[in-house]
Amino acid sequence: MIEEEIKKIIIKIVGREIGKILVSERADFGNYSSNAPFLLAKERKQPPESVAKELAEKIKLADGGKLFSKVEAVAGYVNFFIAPSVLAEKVVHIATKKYPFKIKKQKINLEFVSANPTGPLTMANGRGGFLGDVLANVLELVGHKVVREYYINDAGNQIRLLGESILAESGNAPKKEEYYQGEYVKDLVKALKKEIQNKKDPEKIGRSAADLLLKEIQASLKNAGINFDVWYSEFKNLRGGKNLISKILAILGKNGLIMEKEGAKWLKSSEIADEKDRVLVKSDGQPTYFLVDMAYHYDKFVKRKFDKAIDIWGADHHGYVARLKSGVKAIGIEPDKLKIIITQLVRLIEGGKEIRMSKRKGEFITLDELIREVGVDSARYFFLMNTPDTHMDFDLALAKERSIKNPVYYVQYAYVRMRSILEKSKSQIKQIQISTLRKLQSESELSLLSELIKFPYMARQTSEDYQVNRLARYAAEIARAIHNFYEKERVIGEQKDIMEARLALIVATKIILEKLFKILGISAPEKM
RNA sequence: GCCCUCGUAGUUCAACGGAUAGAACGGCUCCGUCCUAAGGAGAAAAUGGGAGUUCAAUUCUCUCCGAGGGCACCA
Repeated sequence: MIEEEIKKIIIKIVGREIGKILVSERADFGNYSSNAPFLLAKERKQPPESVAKELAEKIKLADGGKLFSKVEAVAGYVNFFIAPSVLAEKVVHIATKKYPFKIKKQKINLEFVSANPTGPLTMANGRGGFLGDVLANVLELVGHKVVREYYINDAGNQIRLLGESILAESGNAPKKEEYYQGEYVKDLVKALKKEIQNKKDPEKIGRSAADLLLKEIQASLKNAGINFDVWYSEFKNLRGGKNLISKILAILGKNGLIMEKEGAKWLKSSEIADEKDRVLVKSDGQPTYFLVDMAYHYDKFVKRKFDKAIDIWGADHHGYVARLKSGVKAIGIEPDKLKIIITQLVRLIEGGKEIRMSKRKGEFITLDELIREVGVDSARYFFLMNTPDTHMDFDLALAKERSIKNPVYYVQYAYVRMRSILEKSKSQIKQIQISTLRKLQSESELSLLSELIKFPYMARQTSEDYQVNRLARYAAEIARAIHNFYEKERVIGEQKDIMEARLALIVATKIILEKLFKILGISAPEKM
C-alpha cells in the first residue's frame, strides 16, 4: 500500500513514525497528505509552514521522482501526488492479483441479527443484517477467518409466551395484553392446528411455532442476501443435558464472585467492574439470560477458540453492553476481545407520523415487504451508506417513491456504462498491461486511477474500524469518476493505442467495482 | 432521577482532532447528430446555544436545549 511506502520515507527522514497519512478527498491536495509538519513544528517551536517545506524538499530528494510526480508543502501539510506510471502499476496490482493485506489474521466470530424466533424479521433487523453481512465480507477479504453466526433465542419465557399467545388466539385460553398479536399469529394457529388440538402445552406449541418462524426468518435472510455459517440454538447448545451453565457457575464460584441473596445467586459485578451486582440464578432455580449469555461467550472464546467476537445488537440492548463485558471478564476472558456494535433503531414514519413498531402487537414492516417494495440492492444500500449510529427515519411510501433515485443506481449505472463500452468494442483484453495503462494522461483518466488505488486502504481501514458505510460511499466516488471519464473521453473510434489504454482502464475499473459490489452484496447488472 | 446514542444545507445523510465542512434528493442555470441523459457542467444553501482544551474542534471536555433508547429474579 502506498500509505505504507510514504510512511517509510517519512520515518527515514524524521527518524521515527510521526503524524498520519491522510487519503485526500480533493485532487488539488494530491492523493495523500501528511500532517507530520504540525507535530514536528510543535516540538521544534518552528512554524509548520517552514517545517513542511523542509520536509517536502527532503522527501522529494529521497524519492528522486520514483513514486511522486509532485511533493508539495501547503499550509503546513505535505501533499503527495502519485506519479501516473505508479498509479498504473498499483491499479494493475490491485485488479489482477489477490491483494496481499499485511495484517495479523484472526479467527473471528461475528454474531448478528439473532432476532427472537417469535415473529417475522422486520426491516429494522435488516439494518444489523446488512451491516453484519458486509462486515464479514470485508474481514474475510483482508484475510481473517470469519464465522457468521445467528444466535437462536429458542429457550426461555418468550417461547412459552408465544405458545400461550397461539392458544389464546385459537380460543383455547383467555387473551392477554402481553400476548403476541398480528396476522402471523393467526397463520401460526392454522399451521399448528393439530398440536393445538392434541397437546395444548404452551411450551411445546411455542417451540413448534418458533421452528416454523425460524424457517421463515432463514428464508427472509436468504432473500436479502444475508448469509450465515452457524445457526446456534440456545435450546440445543446451552440448555441440554451437559450444559455449560454449571461450568460457568463453577468458575465464578472458584473466583469467589458468587453470592447468595434472597434465594437467588448473584454475580458480584461490583468487584470486577463498575457495575451493579446481577442475578445469575433466579430463586426459582432458572438461569437468567445474563448467565446463559456468559455461557454462550465462554463457548465462543474458550471452547471454539475465537480470537475475537463481534456482536451486533440493536440500540434497545445498549444498556447490556457493560454488563456482558463484565460478565465475560468474570470468567477470565479479556473483555477487549469482545466487540459490541450497536445499531440505532429505525423509526417508522407513515404519513409524517411515527408508528411505534412492535413485534408483539404485530405492527411492523417486514424485511420481506421492504425488499419486495424497493428491491434488495436499494434496501441494502439505503442501510449501508449510513453509520449504525444514525437514528434513521424510514418512510416506506417515500422509500418506494425514491428507490428509483437511490444512489445505488448511480453506482450500478456507472458500472453498466463500462460494460457497455467493453461489449461494443468487442475487446478481448485478458490481461491488463501496465505499459498500456501508462498511456493514460487526461485528468479524468488519472482521477479514476486515483480512486481505484484507494481500494486496499478502504478495505483495510473498514476491517479495523468496522465503518462499513465508508465502502458504500467509496463505490459512489468511483462511480462519479467513471461518469466523469465517460462524459469527457470517448473510447470506441479513438486512435488504436488510446483506445487500448482506455479499454484497459475500463477493464481494471470493472474488476475493482465488481470486488466492491461483492463485498457490499449488491448486484453487478449487465444492463439497466 | 441515572446511563447510552444522536442534533450538520429545505430533506435524507458524510467528514481517523486537520486545509475552502462533502454528497444525494428538491428548487435554480446550462449541456441532445456521438460508447444507455438512471448522465455531465454551474450557482444558491448547513455544524442546536454557550464556555473550555488545542497551532488546529462537526469531532475531545463541561453546561444548557431538543430527539430516540435503556435502567427487571424479561429475553
